[in-house]
Amino acid sequence: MIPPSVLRARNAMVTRQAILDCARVRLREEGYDAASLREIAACAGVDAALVSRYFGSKEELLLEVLQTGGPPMELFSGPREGFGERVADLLVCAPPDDSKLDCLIIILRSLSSQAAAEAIRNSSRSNFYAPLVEWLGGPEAKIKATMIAAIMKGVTLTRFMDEGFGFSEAEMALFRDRLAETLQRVVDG
Amino acid sequence: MIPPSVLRARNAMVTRQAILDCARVRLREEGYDAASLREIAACAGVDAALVSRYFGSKEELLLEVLQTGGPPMELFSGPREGFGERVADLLVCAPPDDSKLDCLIIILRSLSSQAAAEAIRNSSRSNFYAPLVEWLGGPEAKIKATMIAAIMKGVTLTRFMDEGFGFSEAEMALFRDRLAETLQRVVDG
DNA sequence: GAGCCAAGTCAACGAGCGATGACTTGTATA
DNA sequence: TATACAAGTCATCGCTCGTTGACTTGGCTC
Repeated sequence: MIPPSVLRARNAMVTRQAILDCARVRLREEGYDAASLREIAACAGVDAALVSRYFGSKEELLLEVLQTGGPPMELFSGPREGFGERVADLLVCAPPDDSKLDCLIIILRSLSSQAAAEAIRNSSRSNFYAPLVEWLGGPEAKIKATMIAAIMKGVTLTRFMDEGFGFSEAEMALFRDRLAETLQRVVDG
Repeated sequence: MIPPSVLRARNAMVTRQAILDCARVRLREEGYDAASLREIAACAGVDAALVSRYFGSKEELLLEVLQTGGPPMELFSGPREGFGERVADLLVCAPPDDSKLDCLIIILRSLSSQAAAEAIRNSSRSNFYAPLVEWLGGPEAKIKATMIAAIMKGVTLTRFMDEGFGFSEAEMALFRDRLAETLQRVVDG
């Protein structure tokens, strides 16, 4: 698109970060298979060969995006009361490009990719499931964590794959409240 | 793989159905983008060109699979009591290749495909959301249907993308019960 | 048994993909 | 200012995909 020299000096670190940022956006919007290296490179204003050079392979690029673009960990560290509210608010009301959602959306949009399957599974496990189990604690932690993660995935999937819920503002608020209640009930047992 | 003449006479209707069956399996296992026409054709014992010939295009093949392979409609027609139990039992305990899950799994595995996006959205809407809204009725039908559909998708996604829940038999039963309660509470408001 | 027409195959197309290695360009240092 | 080396580009490889049109094959009819 635009020659990189116009936008930035020849600085490997800066360019690398630009590629990483573009990769996160493209992966979030299109998923692993559909987001091509050429497209990511064009978005960052470099040649596709440079992406392979810096990150080794497309899969390693994905891994780095998933590692650096952290998930909403703070959700799983606060007090138990208000958990449902916090999560529901993020999933339903946060702006679509909120970086806290990046990791989750990339995972959902890349589900069908065989090439990325292992990376996606690992990220899902280490970024969501494991911290959630630890935060919950108790005998039914695994069951509760699975339920909460499933609901979070399902709601996010509905929001971003169907391009919004198709709700009025009032319905949106009501849905958020119902979701908050449902999640909180799972947490509280 | 195997020349079709060995398996069946030259019968267009039979061959067509064989392709349709194989397409359903491959689409369920791999999603729209990853399931190639060559692979589907090989599974049915014919040449890939025949698939294009019979169905026009890959997308039309998907449409026919989604239309003929019905979703678990009966879930949305029974009495309200026991709804949670019925759904939870299907999603958690049904064998992985239960045809009642085909449509849902194909949708989930094809989410990231741009080519199939519209077909997937339409199928999701007409096969799940719309009948669910109608079955629920009442003022909060849309909110409830969205919540239930989201939970169903999330649980199915967790089960089939992560290759099972990773539960013991006891945990599985407990998870099914908790899921049934959660769903029933949404239905009952 | 001959011939016709549908059923099915085969070869090839154009496009897009990730990756590679040789090449060019800019910049910091001497 | 000359030069060395990193930063970035370019051409190209091999592969797979969906689709197309010309071809071959087999079964039913007369």
